[in-house]
Amino acid sequence: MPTPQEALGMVTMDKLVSLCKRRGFIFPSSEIYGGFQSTYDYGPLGTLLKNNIKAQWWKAVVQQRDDMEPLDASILMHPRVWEASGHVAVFNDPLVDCKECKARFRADHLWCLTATHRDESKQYAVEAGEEDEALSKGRELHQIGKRWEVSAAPMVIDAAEGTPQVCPKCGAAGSFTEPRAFNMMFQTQVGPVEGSIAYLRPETAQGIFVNYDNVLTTMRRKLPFGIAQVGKAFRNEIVTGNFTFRTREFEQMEIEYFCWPEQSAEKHQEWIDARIAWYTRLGIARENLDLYEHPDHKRSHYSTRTVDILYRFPIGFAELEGIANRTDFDLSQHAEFSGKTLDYFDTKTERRVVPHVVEPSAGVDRNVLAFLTEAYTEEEYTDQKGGKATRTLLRLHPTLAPIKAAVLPLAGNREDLVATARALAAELREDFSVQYDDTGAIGKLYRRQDEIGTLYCITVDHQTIDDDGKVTIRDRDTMQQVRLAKDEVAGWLRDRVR
RNA sequence: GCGGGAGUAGCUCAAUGGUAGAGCGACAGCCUUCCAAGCUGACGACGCGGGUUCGAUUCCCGUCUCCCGCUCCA
Repeated sequence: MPTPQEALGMVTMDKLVSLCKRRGFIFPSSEIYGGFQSTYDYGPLGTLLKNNIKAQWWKAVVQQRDDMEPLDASILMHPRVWEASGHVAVFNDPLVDCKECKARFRADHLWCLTATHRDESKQYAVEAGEEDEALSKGRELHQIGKRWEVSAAPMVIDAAEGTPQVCPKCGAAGSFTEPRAFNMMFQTQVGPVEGSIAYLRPETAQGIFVNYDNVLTTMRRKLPFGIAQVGKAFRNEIVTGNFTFRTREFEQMEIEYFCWPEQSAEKHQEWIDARIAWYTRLGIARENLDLYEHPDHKRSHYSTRTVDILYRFPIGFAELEGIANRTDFDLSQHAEFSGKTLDYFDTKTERRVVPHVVEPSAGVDRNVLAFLTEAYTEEEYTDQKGGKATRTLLRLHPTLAPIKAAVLPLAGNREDLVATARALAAELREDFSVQYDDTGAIGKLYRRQDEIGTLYCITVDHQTIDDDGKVTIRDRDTMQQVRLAKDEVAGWLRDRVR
């Protein structure tokens, strides 16, 4: 059965994975050792694509704005950072499995409801994040009448005489495994001596918060202003998968935007709009983006509003970037845990606040996957022999395409064509990523470049040498050709790949 | 981690209890003047470990990896 994405003519994940492997974008990591779970390596073209995406991000969120600063903080940080941020607690969920129905629950999300009415009393089990939610969920699920008094208590899994242990899903009693702690943070040790632990950061954001004051003072900033950072983060996810969509090691492009408390809602919306505009400008169709407003009970403990930007991946709409209003939570926590003042004092108005923070947090690897998904195109055509054939191409935005131009001699056995083409390629390499290829007939070379998204194929023929000094430039998307003087190619390209 | 499915060449697949073929791709050579032409050549795989067997890619067990679901989120 085709997935909804296939029905829309979208590329399947299998085809993307295959192309990525075949053309040097993304390889399974440690492949010669049989691979390593959920890790991937970016190959030559994937590296270029990923770097181009990050470069466009830096340009849009830092270079082209007057209110942003870049930062590159270390992955290892003081362990107290993660106590302050809440990650030690939050990322330490105790999980239990129901042995009967195989469902898995967070142990702290299981509740026992007791409903009483006069002499009658009933007990129910529900799964919920908080007590209020448990109560309303329980009423709904078990249709407890209004006259019933209902109370909720956390289900105690390992106590022999605690609240009843009943699986909310299948109703089996006493079927839970012992709770096991899943610490989502990778631990490591600092120095060769055991005992001094540190964490691999589960988000780059905290590196920004702990440097907030440094940046503020050294860069002479005033509210509002933001700090941007790109870097690796690590989460010991229980479940990974869907190619590079969810991996334990991943890269983030994060912004923490510090502002006055009363302007945070407005800035939040501005960033949502700005980020959508960035994606669409780089070629993502607006209808392939969707917004998801986190309902109250799903939102992180620190956030007043969180909006996800979803992309229509081959697996369906899924999160590409999360934009949260984190309020003053992080700076307040760090002020408390570090004992340092992280207030902002405005000398003009003599007003003192802890700034509020808007956080647009995007996944680099998901960006790569999204842009590849969007770009992947198969065109049917009739070949020279009259048969059906498919042209596969990546319609990547000019700034993102890993290779901007390929220089091709029309025949690889003509030394003069080869020499001229090589010289032109060398000249263009000063400014662009360029490939030279003479290993096949021209049609084959075109197809090869199409599949990696090369913007232009520049062909040197006998006229170039014998006659007019012009080369043929062939467009990836339209296959249209124009002839242009050899010396004008660099300038012509420059106008088109900015 | 649990349940289900699957691992044969770079990719897509085939066959077989007697150690494996193809198409495409990639490589070398010849040829080739604009959209995957042709010819020649060389390279290239049974995920790993163990068991049964005279002999295992094939059967069994374990393990690893991948896919789907449970969970979480960039």
